[in-house]
Amino acid sequence: MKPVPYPTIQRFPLYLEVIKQLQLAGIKTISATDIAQNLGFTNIQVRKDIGYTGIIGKPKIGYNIKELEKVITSFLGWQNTNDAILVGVGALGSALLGYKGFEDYGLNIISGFDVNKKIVGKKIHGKKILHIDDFESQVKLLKVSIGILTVNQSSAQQITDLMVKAGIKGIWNFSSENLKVPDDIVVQRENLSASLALLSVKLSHKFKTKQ
Amino acid sequence: MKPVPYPTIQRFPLYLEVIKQLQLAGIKTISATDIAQNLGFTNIQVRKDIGYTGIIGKPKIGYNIKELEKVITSFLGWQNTNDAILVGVGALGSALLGYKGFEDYGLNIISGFDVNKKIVGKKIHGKKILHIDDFESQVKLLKVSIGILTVNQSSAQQITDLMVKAGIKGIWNFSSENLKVPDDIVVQRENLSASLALLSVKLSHKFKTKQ
DNA sequence: CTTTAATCGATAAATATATATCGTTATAAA
DNA sequence: TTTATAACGATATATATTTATCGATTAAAG
Ligand SMILES: NC(=O)c1ccc[n+]([C@@H]2O[C@H](COP(=O)([O-])OP(=O)(O)OC[C@H]3O[C@@H](n4cnc5c(N)ncnc54)[C@H](O)[C@@H]3O)[C@@H](O)[C@H]2O)c1
Ligand SMILES: NC(=O)c1ccc[n+]([C@@H]2O[C@H](COP(=O)([O-])OP(=O)(O)OC[C@H]3O[C@@H](n4cnc5c(N)ncnc54)[C@H](O)[C@@H]3O)[C@@H](O)[C@H]2O)c1
Repeated sequence: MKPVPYPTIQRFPLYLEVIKQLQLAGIKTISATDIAQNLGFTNIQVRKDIGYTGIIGKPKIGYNIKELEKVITSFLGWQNTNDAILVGVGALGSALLGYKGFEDYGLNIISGFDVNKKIVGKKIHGKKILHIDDFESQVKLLKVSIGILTVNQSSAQQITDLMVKAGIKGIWNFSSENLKVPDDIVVQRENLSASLALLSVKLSHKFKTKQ
Repeated sequence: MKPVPYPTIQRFPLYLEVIKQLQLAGIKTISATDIAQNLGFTNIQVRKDIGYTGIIGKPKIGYNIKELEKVITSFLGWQNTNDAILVGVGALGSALLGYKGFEDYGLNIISGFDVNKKIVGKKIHGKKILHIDDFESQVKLLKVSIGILTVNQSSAQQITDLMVKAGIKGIWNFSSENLKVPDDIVVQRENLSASLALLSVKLSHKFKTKQ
């Protein structure tokens, strides 16, 4: 099997969003053209992406929308709930802890960890905040494999090491630290600066060429 | 001039991060190899990226670190402060309002806007929260061109329309709505789901192949 | 029943991006 | 001073991704 391109994987959640929306409108079938028009992509690209899931569409009709939702969700591994823990319950960490939207992505944040005595022991959005000293035992006990990292940059590597030691396999890194991890650990950087860089450059380019 | 690839633009902030770190350590020159090793890239890629800035390096030495920082920052348009406003001062919006790190990216969030009477009129992290009814006049008055969108998905398109009407040229969209905008408006989606999709797939792939 | 048009899926071509090669240059060691 | 080497920058190759082409299929219109 040929590997699925990363850009394709990143577009899948966008397709799910369109699917969700059209399903609310009562629509039963959906074509690559429908999705493409909604998102501003080419239908060829969307059709090729969908092809990776193995679903069979009907000419003139498209795909069964329920089935398409299922195969994409399944491809992403979002059909089952994946447990995660979050470290660093500050401004950003609290927002993530309380975000309901993660349910759609099969992500369930069990609890948060911090050092700050003012919040340890409390609940935020119904999630218990525990002390970082209990992190390793809790993760091992609950067999959590995903860690969300929202501590200050200065603590990021240290907490990463702790996560690895506790058995975390995937780290979603919201800090700007370049984390060092063993080969078998996956780090996904949530890179606000990269996104802002694109916005900045596109904007300045527009201003230069337009006027 | 050939356009600079988007992937290159997205890597530039990572290079700045390494530069910042090495500068703290007192280092005066930096090679493409240094940066590459820090980030796990190839030195060829880093050298090519840097080439787009036009900076001249010295064989055996690399680049003057101060100069390299300057040309990358300048390329991104981050040498001057760009004013922005934020709409939707909820959990995520508050976190972004208070985030000091944006200073490094030349981004200055002037104020926040919301409809919630409980927060309108207050200050969050020193930033005034105004009512959305005053949005258009304020934006026109202050000539802000960047808008940060952190409202509920259901209000996202409506606020986008308002931003466009008020003269906003670039929208940083944190909602999962597929925004419709005129051609001359730049929308940058901050796509948590795309990032999570990659993490999910990489993880499941690791588990499948490793064990 | 035949024709038309939309869309699929497979294959091919084009474009974009990453990696490799190579001659040159500047430093530091011999 | 000569030699060895790290790194630059330009060019070439390889890989990845997107876009185009085309025959086949199906539903709907004529
Ligand atoms: N706030 C934002 O909008 C934003 C945007 C982009 C990136 N980030 C990054 O996200 C991270 C968090 O940002 P924030 O604004 O929420 O900061 P914050 O200071 O509000 O939160 C950091 C939290 O981490 C906790 N912490 C620190 N060291 C710890 C440790 N060793 N163990 C456990 N907990 C620890 C602190 O007690 C605090 O609660 C930072 O790395 C920041 O650069 C934040
Ligand atoms: N919280 C997260 O971690 C997170 C993660 C990813 C994406 N998002 C997205 O970011 C957005 C905000 O998320 P949140 O968790 O901060 O939600 P939230 O409910 O805490 O905040 C939304 C804010 O927008 C305000 N608002 C709503 N309609 C408005 C309008 N018409 N004009 C002005 N203000 C308005 C609300 O009063 C509220 O303060 C959502 O679209 C969400 O999907 C959030």
